[in-house]
Amino acid sequence: MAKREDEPAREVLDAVPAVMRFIRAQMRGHRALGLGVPQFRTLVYIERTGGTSLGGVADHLGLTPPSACKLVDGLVGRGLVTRGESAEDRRRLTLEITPEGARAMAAARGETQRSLSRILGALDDEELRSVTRAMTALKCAFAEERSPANGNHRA
Amino acid sequence: MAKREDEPAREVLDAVPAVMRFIRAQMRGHRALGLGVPQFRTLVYIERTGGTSLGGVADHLGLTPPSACKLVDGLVGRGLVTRGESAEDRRRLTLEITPEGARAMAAARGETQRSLSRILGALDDEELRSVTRAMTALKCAFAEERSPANGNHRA
DNA sequence: TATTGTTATACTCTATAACTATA
DNA sequence: TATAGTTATAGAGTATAACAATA
Repeated sequence: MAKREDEPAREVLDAVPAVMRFIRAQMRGHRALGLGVPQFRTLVYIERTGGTSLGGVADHLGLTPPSACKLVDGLVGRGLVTRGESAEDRRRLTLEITPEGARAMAAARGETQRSLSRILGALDDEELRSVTRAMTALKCAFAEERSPANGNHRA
Repeated sequence: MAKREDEPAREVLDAVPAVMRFIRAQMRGHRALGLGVPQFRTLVYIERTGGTSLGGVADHLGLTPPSACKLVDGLVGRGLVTRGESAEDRRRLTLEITPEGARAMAAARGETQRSLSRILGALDDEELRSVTRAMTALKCAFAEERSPANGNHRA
């Protein structure tokens, strides 16, 4: 029994990996400090929250604590993030972005967005509007999937 | 100078990694033989072309030959693909999907599409139409990026 | 000499299991 | 005992560089 959301699902599975591969290549390849996508997202999150913990990063990215730990390790090792102790609870980390981190993040975002823009320039106005609407809707749908405690819905 | 494609580009960079993370988790996590996304795409391509070479896989996925080689290695090791020599040109491989490979591929696709459908079920009809249109447009735009010889446009 | 694929090596990303330190 | 984070280990996925075999 085909549902109205089946065709969109098929299309998503077809298109998203291709777009992702492009984003990844841009992120890694584009000059200077090649940031991976998860590194980039971690920087964005740490900057936005200012002083988040390791657990915060893990939750936000949907990672296990060891994965988040290694990810942050890499960023600290490259001087893009500082890892400090919290005063009240000495188990807890206080992660902050450094000026170089902020610079690297902005550079990576700019480069990647410019590359995406270049490609999207081939689309007509109606297609561009569809892309914006679709991305907004997908962000909502998949954001709600991670926040409410679950991790993978009804496991 | 902001162009009409800049906002869509920003949204793509925001939404696509989140969706991709979900797809990846479904692919890997869902029962039996957990296929990774690139493994899945490789199976799809090998089945579709029937007897493609390593270079064909590398081009299609946008990978370097060593990466494609390792990817195929894994699939051969798990009995999902056979690697034979070509009769005319003995440097060239002839890759074929096995029955188990076809089964694994179909299972992974079904599971993942069902999971995606479940999430997309939360969207209204207008949003679903936008998703379908957007994915079709993105597929075209990013497919043309890889085929015409380049790999990364004006490098 | 050019093309096809492979091996060696290395790095990122991710997970599970076992551990430490603090609460 | 429970929580925050780390270390150890392992495997997928990717790249570059150096190589082998074939054309």
